[in-house]
Amino acid sequence: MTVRVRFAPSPTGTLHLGGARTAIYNWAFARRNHGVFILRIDDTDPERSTPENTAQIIRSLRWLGLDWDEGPEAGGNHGPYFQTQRARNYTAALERMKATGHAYPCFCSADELAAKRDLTRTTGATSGYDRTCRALPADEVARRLSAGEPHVWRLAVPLERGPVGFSDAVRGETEFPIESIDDFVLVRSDGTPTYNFATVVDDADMEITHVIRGDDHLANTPKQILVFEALGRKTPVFAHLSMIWGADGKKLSKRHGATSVEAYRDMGYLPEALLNYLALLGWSLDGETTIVSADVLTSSFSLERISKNPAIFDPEKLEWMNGAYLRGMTASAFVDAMAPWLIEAGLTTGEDIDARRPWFESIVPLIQERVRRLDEVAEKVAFLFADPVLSAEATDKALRADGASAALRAARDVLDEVDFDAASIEEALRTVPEAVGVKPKTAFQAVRVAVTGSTVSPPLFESLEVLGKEATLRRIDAALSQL
RNA sequence: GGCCCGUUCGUCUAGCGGUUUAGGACACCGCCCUCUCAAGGCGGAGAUCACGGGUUCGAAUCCCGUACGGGCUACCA
Repeated sequence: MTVRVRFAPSPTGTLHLGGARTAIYNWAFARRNHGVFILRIDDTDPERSTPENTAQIIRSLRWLGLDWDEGPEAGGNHGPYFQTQRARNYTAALERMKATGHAYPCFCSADELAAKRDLTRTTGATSGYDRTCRALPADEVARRLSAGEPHVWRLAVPLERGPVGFSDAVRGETEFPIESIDDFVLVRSDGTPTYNFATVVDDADMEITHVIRGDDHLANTPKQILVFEALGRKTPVFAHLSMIWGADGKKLSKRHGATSVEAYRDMGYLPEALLNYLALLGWSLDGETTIVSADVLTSSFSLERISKNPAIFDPEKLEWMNGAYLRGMTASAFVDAMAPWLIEAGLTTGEDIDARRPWFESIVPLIQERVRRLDEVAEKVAFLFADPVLSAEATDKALRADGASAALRAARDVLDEVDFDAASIEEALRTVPEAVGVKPKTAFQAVRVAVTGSTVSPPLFESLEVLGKEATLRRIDAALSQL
């Protein structure tokens, strides 16, 4: 049997971290089992669903490196892949359930229902709706229906069935008393399906074999199993993922900082790193390995190694991981990754990068080990693009130190004479401290500040090589003239 | 209120009855490397496995209860 899984976001907002992790697990599970990964848009909430959100979700998924075999932009023979376009499937399913007595019309008003709810809650009863309309005589039902009286369609929970149990792939055996399951609404008075109905109809029609989704649906599962059964369809395997929390142990939300995938992209995170981090937030390869590539994930992912407890999102570990991925990139890939950030900062243009590609690749070793996010790059390499303005602090600290100006003058003289490669530059500058009688640090920091404008910079000798002799001497002269 | 789920270092986790003085990673501390900052190497501190009962020769691992946290209980998803 071919594994068929789906990620079914409702386009009521951006793709957030929790949704992304669910998508990743579904995708990895499908790939690992040579199955089919389906993207379905659950847009049954007309109030909050928008095409913009759908587009944004798709963009985020693609950015993360996920691909789907069926769904928007991919096609497939189980479509359409938007719930709002599958109305006839829900109608057909409801007809089937009416015919078999698994669904019945309910004419209760919203006020009546609210009153009943309050009552059942105070009496400690377990089921929500009291099933008043389920007991209506057939002729009365027929009369009110033909009179056009507003009504919803409810599931007739088979009380005689006994407890609804299932073996969750993550949580194990789980069982719900049949009395605790409500005769919930399948189809609203306006004819549209509710989530618990539409999802089952679609999962059945799309022949979904494994439903991997958020923990918030665990209690919905017995309801959905009842619908699968009423429809005469095989129930899929369920796997419920626990939530992702913020540092305070509360559901991740804006209060904890960025929650959308695109926000992380915009903060300079690599998709590979976010994918890796999210994958490990609730799943482990072996308990030892922390760097897990997409390839490893899609060849090793298993439901058994998903953890049951909620995970707290740790931005610091994500940042560390992003740095690890950044360090692992080739110079060429790094240039591609940082290009938008350099352009955005106004340091260069796309044309310039294309024209001087080797030079741009030569600056990569200067910064690759020093950044954890792409948004840190521009500030670190800015000195390569424009002469720095020396801050008062840096000047006082490095240029006005004892012996600094003499060292700087000496450095200028030796640099003028040398071939401008890092090794030669180092050899030349290493003679300065002794010649002038200062500590190496004093001499090097003076040059660093004169050339980069800061007491903190990439390695000095390599930086000078990349900068070039002309700019280096010009900056040293400028600094000397200020002393 | 009812039903259901969860609980191992600050955080993510390994562990699936004895191999455990509970392992790894992030963060933290120290040392080394060193032209600054990083990166890297080495070492350290950090978990009475929520608590209380059982079962067993033996429990973080199995069972029950309690506490705490969470989910569902909508004509939201």
